[in-house]
Amino acid sequence: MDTVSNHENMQQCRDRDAMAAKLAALSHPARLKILQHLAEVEACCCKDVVDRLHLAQSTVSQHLKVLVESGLVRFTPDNRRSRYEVDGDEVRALAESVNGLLTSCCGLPAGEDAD
Amino acid sequence: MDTVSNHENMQQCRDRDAMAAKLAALSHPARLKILQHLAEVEACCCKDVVDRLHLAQSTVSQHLKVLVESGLVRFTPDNRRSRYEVDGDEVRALAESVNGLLTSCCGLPAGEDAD
DNA sequence: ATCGTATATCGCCGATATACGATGGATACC
DNA sequence: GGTATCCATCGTATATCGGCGATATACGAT
Repeated sequence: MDTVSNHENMQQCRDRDAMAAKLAALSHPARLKILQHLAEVEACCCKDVVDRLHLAQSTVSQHLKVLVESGLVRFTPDNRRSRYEVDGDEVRALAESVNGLLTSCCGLPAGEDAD
Repeated sequence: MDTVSNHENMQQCRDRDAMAAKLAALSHPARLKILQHLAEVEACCCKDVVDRLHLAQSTVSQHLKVLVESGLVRFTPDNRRSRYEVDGDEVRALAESVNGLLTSCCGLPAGEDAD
């Protein structure tokens, strides 16, 4: 079983890793708040976020970095201010993935397919 | 701003904390895998999971505990074997919450309005 | 050139997460 | 009784996280 069906397993594994990584980026209240704020204001710089959260600038910068590295937030190094904005496509894709996984975990009255 | 709208802020804050906590429970590949397995087999004991993941029994037990504490998995101390099963209501509720939040964050595909 | 602002990064720490083996309790089976 | 199995928990080691202050960098304004 370790020998044959490795392709699918590997792929599933990667998917899980990828999803887990993105969920990890969302698993902190501050980052959820930042994401919501970014969505509300379209795009903003680091200081805007600092002014809204009760966190040091360095901490906010870290959280923003985590969000950017997760791919859910896009970063444009504007001249002086930075520009952070939600990556709608990424977020939408994640929403679908999460929805799919969770739905397959809770619904599925009877005969189901699973991935 | 600190004086008036505290109720909503507190509530939002709690919601965020709660969601972040549940997402944290899902932010590990092993736990995602466990959740999927639990969904597939309806319910199972710890050893079943151990046999399927390449992890020590104690580690699996820990992951199961995290899932149970998050509320997404229910635990019934059967006589000898433990019984773990997905809590469909909880998972469904989380799916809705996540979907709501992410959808409100990703620009809403075809220009509909948020909540 | 100097100052002020905005930002990222570094160094540090306490806290938490992850993994394992070992232990002991409970239950089943002989 | 004795033995095997299942499981949770403890102890331990390591890695990562989350937060902050301090510092470096970049740039506009004076």
